[in-house]
Amino acid sequence: MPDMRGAASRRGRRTAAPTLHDVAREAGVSVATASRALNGSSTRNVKPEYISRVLAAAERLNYQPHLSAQAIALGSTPTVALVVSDVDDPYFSSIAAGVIDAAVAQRLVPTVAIADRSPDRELQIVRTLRGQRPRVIIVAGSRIDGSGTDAALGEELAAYQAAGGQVVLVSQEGLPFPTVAIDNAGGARRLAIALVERGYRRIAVLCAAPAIRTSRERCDGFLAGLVEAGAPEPLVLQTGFTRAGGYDATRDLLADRRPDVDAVVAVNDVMAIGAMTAIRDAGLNPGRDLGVAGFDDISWCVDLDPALSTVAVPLHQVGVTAMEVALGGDHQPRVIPVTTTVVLRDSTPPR
Amino acid sequence: MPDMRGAASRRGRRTAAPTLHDVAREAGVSVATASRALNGSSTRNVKPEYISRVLAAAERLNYQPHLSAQAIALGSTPTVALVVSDVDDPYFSSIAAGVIDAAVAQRLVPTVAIADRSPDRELQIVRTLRGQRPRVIIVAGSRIDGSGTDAALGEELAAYQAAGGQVVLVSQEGLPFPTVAIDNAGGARRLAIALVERGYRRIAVLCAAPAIRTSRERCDGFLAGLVEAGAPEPLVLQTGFTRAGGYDATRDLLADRRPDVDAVVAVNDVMAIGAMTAIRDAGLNPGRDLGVAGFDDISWCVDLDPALSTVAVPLHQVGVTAMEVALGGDHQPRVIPVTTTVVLRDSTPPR
DNA sequence: TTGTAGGCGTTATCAA
DNA sequence: TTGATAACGCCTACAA
Repeated sequence: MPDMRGAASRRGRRTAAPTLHDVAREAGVSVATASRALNGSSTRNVKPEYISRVLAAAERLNYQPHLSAQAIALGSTPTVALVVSDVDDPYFSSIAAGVIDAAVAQRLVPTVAIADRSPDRELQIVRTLRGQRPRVIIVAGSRIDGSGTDAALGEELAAYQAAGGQVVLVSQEGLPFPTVAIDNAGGARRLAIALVERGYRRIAVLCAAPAIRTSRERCDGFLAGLVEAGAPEPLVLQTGFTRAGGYDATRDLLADRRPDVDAVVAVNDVMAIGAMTAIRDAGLNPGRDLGVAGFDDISWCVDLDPALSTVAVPLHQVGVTAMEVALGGDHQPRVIPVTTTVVLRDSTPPR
Repeated sequence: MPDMRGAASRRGRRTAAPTLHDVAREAGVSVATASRALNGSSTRNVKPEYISRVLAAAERLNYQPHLSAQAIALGSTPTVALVVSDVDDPYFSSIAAGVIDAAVAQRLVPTVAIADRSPDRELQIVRTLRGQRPRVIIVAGSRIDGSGTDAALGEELAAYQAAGGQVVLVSQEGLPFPTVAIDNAGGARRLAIALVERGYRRIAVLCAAPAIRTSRERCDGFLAGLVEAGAPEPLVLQTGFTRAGGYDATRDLLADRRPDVDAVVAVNDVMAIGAMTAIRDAGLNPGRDLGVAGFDDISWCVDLDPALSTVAVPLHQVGVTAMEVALGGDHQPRVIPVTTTVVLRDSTPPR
């Protein structure tokens, strides 16, 4: 009785992808031999002629091993799951690019999920992600305190880790996992000092809700730097963590025609970009009339006019580092610091 | 003899994720019943009490079904594979965001691969992607003519499609698959006419290598529009399809101090942004001294000073459309057109 | 060196 | 309605 297994014979026509059975039959060997011939591991114990026969058969059939089947046989998927808040934001897309590059370099398949800046969504994503049994889960959302999902998220990640997965967090200390921590506070502090040195005194700080960790750290760091530099208390404005937030807050600020502000500092670059546009829309000149600074050093900073002063964060490198930490295999909760650098450009000329 | 199956009992300790067996045992039912209770499909034929018992057990064990196992049992993965050239480019990240949003809305798992603007890499990616057995493969790279990989890519995709997969291409007509085609030529043509109407005559066009389809279409369309509007032949400069390309070409152009140019038009926005910066670095004033226009209408356009004139492409929508086409299930090669709109801003004031 | 057979976690079929 | 059990495609002891 002929072997009726394999995709080609099984179903009616040329449908369904060829399986290892098909390749084996085509090559005239057993599945075991075919398997050995294909995945280099124990290749050396296979007769060379068979190897080439199997390879030729695979080539002829255009065979590709079924990753899910391999995953289930081997017990894990060569997959890296990345959770970001928003791919369309340069902050996250740069980190994502770093993670993806590093993952691909390790022959891992990167998967991207977007939490849309919602902790609930993030939790839900991590939950379903566990079903994929990825080797690594990297969460690069913006941790939000007091959202009530933190404990649940921690539990979910702990369960995943207990099952052998690797968890790495980006910039959201507080959960007991390896965390790539961007030096937000330090960078902001140094920026404050640098601005005071350039003569700025009456500063408006644009930050997001204090529950957003990244924003709070940057804001607090900046205030501390101001104190340290002996500058007067700044005006702190709370708004959205987006370009629109920066625009709106600045527009409102300028509508008041407050004369007592000589610079607007935002907790990230996209907010600062919004602020610059608002300043222009108010008939003022960013840089000349009002200093502007941001945080992140996204690539557009140098293309703005004036070029945006900011605190450089090696975003791509952060992504790469996260992957390296994940692949390091150490589950111990710890903080991997990433340093930041003040970059003063024309948006904050000496005053 | 007790049932020794299930992850918890199988391996030594609390390692390994709980399996359906564990849940079934915990709930005191068979795997079959547990399976039925968990995936709503034939839920109605399961005794309500069992359903709740299974659900409770799953909850208690923090169970997540193994997607690969489901994939292999069901014969397909709830996965969408997206191939882009570069996530860190707003053009692609916006399309990616659209695809991802639409995929998630259909409870599909999006996967992103980056071809890094290399046709070879793109081919290799599609090859390995087939191993994932995704339901859909969307290729949104920049098709490059004459790269020699086109035929191979077509074959690979055809094999995938023959095995039941759905292929959708974005903006790279020529391969026999459903293609979401951005109206590059038309938009560029209308932009040319609009610029001539505003008084521009001596235009420098910044385009990429003609092999890059998108660039060529936009360039050709623009030239056609110029002819149609009766404008003199433009100066066509070939450079990289990136911000750096736009910067370099414009810097070189201006180094020649060519007086006979009143506008620089680039085949995409990031190149135009580079051009604006180069114009400034040359001591000139973009908009006032030299008109500048791009293509795509990425979100930063309005934050530049002057705001960048461009041709709007509904990038996010392109991604969503690609997913819709894929889910439509029609394998017939065809073109799904996406219209583009000229948006004139301050970078091209009437002259 | 090769092949046989059992297992991976799930779903679906078929009796009971 | 429920429970064995056979797939699904692959890998890997173990035996030949």
